Amino acid sequence: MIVTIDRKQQILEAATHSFSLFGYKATTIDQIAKIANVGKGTIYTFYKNKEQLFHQIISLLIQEMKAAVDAIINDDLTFHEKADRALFKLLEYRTDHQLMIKLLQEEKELGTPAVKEVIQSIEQMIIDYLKTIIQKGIDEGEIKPCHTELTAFIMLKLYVALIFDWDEQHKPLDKDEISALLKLYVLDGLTPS
Amino acid sequence: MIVTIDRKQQILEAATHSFSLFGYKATTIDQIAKIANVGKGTIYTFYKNKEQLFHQIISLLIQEMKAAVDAIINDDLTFHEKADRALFKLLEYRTDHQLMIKLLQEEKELGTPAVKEVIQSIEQMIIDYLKTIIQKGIDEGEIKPCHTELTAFIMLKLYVALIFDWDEQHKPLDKDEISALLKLYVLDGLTPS
DNA sequence: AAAATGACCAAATGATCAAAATGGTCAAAC
DNA sequence: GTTTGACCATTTTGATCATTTGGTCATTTT
Repeated sequence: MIVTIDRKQQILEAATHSFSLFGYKATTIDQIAKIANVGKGTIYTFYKNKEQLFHQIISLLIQEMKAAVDAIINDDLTFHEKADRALFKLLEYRTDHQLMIKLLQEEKELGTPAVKEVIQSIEQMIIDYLKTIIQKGIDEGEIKPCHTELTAFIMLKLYVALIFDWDEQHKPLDKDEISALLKLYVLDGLTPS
Repeated sequence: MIVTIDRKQQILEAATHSFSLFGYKATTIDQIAKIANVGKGTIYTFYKNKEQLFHQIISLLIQEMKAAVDAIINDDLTFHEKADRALFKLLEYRTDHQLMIKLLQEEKELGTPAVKEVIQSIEQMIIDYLKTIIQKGIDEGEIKPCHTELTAFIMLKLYVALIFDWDEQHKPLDKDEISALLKLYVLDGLTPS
């Protein structure tokens, strides 16, 4: 029994390692089996196929991401602080997390369907997380009532644009500038008081 | 002389037609020459190469787009009305203008460098146009002083997200809803009054 | 003389298809 | 009951060859 759990863990680690290094498509089951020191057939006793194994890994990544945000947020913070911290931490994975980096690259360059799907599910997790923050903000009277999913969607797009797209043509913005821009555009608005 | 001008015009029309139908890469100079009823060499007496001809066509498109916005905007309108109308008209090209549609598709599917470049230049035109509207808004005291390029960039990203990305997972938003969202998020802000 | 042309060329692209690699299976080994 | 790797059908790769392409320029047309 101990051995079984260990084997599963070995496979998971080997697959994560290989996906991080070569991406989804370029990682072969043989490769994973070899790295995990396990027969190829063994992998199929734990996972129906390559895609299920992939989904399991992403599911763990999503859990980890949520936990990472939970660790730096609490309900004493203002709406603005919570939203800013959550977005920053979650988007940080795009620049710092090897697997995430590789998957984004693969989506752009190869368009692998399984990868597109998985990235979509990660984005949805981010939106769902933001939705809870937004709903609390509404309940506390910190922000106006609004369509939570739509607001979450816009905030995510805004941060992605500021962190990743703006840099393509301009000098990068730092954390504090981006945080201030969220406040300026989404919270306060451009209308003079 | 009349003949020369006519020839140039024929080439331009033939090329525009072919680019609109097949995209940049899949359009051949032979094809353009044939449609224009012109020898292949003739094209090269007017344009240095395929890319210059392409640039000329895009330059005309950009002129046309600016004129289209000029026609529906005047300085009596509020900042919000001007920004909304300009963004809508300019982004309408993405759904209604055959050449624009084909180029966006080619960029996504083939990533043709010349096409990327050209799309970038169209986006920059949009941002430049918005910048003038924003600057006027600041001068008139309609909106707070702000970084005009950055504000234009954000407004463009917001509209693109609302018009094109939101639909992928949700029921499309109509013109008025999008206009109201620009007001809510960027002008008024979410902070309760 | 000036403008227009299309045969021509080097380079890029596409088609072909045999060999290699891949995801997944399953009878045998443990 | 687990684990395994030889095995299979299918997909992917890459070497090779044929076609097409952007661009030139000597010749023809006006």
